Amino acid sequence: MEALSARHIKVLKAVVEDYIHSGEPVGSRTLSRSPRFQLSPATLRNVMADLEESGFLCQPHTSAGRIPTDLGFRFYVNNLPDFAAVSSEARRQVRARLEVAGGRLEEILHDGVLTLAQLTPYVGVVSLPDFRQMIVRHIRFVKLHKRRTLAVIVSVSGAVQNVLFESETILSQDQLNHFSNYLNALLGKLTLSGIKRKVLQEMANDKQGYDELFAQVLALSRSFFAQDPDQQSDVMLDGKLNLLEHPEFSDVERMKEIFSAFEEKGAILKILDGALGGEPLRVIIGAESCCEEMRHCSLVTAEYGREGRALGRVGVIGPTRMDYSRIIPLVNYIADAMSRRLQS
Amino acid sequence: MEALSARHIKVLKAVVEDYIHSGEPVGSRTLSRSPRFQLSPATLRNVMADLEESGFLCQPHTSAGRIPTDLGFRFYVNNLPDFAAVSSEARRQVRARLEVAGGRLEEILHDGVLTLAQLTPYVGVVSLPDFRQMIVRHIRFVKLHKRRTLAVIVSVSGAVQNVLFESETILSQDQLNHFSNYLNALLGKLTLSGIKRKVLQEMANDKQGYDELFAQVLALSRSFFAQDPDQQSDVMLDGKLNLLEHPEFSDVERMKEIFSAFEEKGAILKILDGALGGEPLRVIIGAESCCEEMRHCSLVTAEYGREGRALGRVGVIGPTRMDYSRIIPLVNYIADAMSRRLQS
DNA sequence: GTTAGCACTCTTTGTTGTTGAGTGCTAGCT
DNA sequence: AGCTAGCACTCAACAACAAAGAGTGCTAAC
Repeated sequence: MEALSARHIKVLKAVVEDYIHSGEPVGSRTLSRSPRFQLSPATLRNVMADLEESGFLCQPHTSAGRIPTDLGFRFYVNNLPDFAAVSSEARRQVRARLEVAGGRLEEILHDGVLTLAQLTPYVGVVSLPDFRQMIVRHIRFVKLHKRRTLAVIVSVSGAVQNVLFESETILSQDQLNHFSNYLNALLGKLTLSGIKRKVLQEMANDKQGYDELFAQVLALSRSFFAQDPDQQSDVMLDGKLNLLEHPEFSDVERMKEIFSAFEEKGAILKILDGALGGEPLRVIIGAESCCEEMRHCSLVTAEYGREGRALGRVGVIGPTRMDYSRIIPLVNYIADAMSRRLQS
Repeated sequence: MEALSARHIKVLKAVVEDYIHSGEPVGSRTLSRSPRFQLSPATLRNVMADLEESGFLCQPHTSAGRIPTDLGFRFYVNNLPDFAAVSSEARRQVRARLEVAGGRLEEILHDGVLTLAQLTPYVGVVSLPDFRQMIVRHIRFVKLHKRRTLAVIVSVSGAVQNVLFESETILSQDQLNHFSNYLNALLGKLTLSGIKRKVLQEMANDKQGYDELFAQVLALSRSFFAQDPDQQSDVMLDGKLNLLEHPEFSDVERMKEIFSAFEEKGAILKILDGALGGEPLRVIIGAESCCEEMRHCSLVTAEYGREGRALGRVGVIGPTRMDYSRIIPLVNYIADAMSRRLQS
């Protein structure tokens, strides 16, 4: 496989773009009709044969045109100089939905995927932050019944999480309030796991010198953390129906695959957050996701966060034949809007 | 349309059962081979022609066998004397999943739909109770930021709901605790709407004779209720993928319809809870749901509740060609198990 | 290096029988 | 009167086949 000449690149790009818009294998004839080539079909055929040998194109069968392979799309995306500007319609929708003040974290994320699902013919997806990695603003305890206790945890970004647990001893609501106050006073800029680590450390020290109150708070915290809020992170999807409009998914078997991947959210999450804190924008094409069921899909995702801390990723899932030049800027735009709103 | 003779009924039943198991239109020949008829195909044809005229059967096209209409299924279900016993496998699964103690409301409901989705080739569905109609055990207020306040409401059945609202004045967490205690002491067996009504009534009286505390609690409650937790009820679905296994949904168009109905949960909810407090068990066949997208689906649902109060409905959604004799007892069985677990 | 021409391949589409399941109707049997 | 055998008819499904069309690779000439 030798280096690609300028012409090879130009042809590859033309094939990819034509295929993205038509969905049909593109042949040398079609291509030569395009005004951007002054070449005959035969010449293009030679070039395309080279590109096929290098693994950028393939044929569904002899005597059909070429379609880009994952590698072909990858090359296209990596060398994509001309992103489409975010449309005014998109800006309008983002303004209406995302450039408003406040809202709980879940609402903001939901607005994000909803907007993506409406602006694109693909599935909007967002990973919820791992709650244990979020900075805690408050913890409050609510007595439910005997030792049954509810912890309400509020993060600085406005996420609220309830965790049910059993305390070691029966405590009154007043005591719980007392503990809450004490704990909240201690809270610096700590994440839930940070607090857990600290509490366990203190327990390990096992000094008898603690005042009574601190010891009790520690005991309560321990029962609380034993319960380990395993409601780890999660993903939100919206617009699954959009996919059904694409001819590549009119095959029921293929549909089943994708939808089973959607049902199994863990897999999506893994693909999404696999490299959280890595690149702000990420494009995963077809088999690159290493997820069997998603081998016909691409993901375009961007990081969103708060005060420079990445919280999760937001983006779209669609067929590998995706309009990357439009989607990439759009996903970026929406991730930015979400991050800005989280700041407020 | 005259009354059906015993033979007509017997034939209708046979057609329905055959169709439920084969999925193919059933012809007179097939039927006459069954040992339960000593009749020739010709005779059966006459009977079936009658049944078609009466609207219980229809033909996809001339020269095909007959399939039951919605009306045919309806007659079958209404006159179904022999329910299949709940299988031992089903009992085992229910024991493992539902006959355990406690759990939050959402968990219990989730376990219910999950079990249904696993035991049947259909979609498990449950309607979450309207929170406003649930009896409140606790209300606690948590100060978030300035006037931004979080109300944590716990129902007797263990559901927890967070409602964000803005208080009229800036209050300290201690004050909020105070108010919480006061309010909780007042709480009898009231639903959230009941409390709301009561609060508004008291406000209307507008006596100046209230002690300071009560007046403040009222003010807080008013801001809270102004926010009207419109997170009304909702539905949970599980096992959507199951539907894809049925030949009747291998048609992409049909699939799209159903899945768009699933996306639009409001519609499902309306069908489900349309007659809450009505029949404990309910079978809705095809077009009976009055939901265009669901005209090829049936729902079998049963009420679940706590201490005799209906909270919602649980059941399955599947093709009209559903194994009613097995599903009806199973749905009943699971609804019972859920209600029992909610008691604990 | 580029192109025209040509033979070839392979999908798609349409046509045309053929088969088989199932029907309705009629006449005859019990 | 009710049931059944027989018969002609309908229609979907299937397979075989032909024709069309798009596209290819290769070769020879420009």
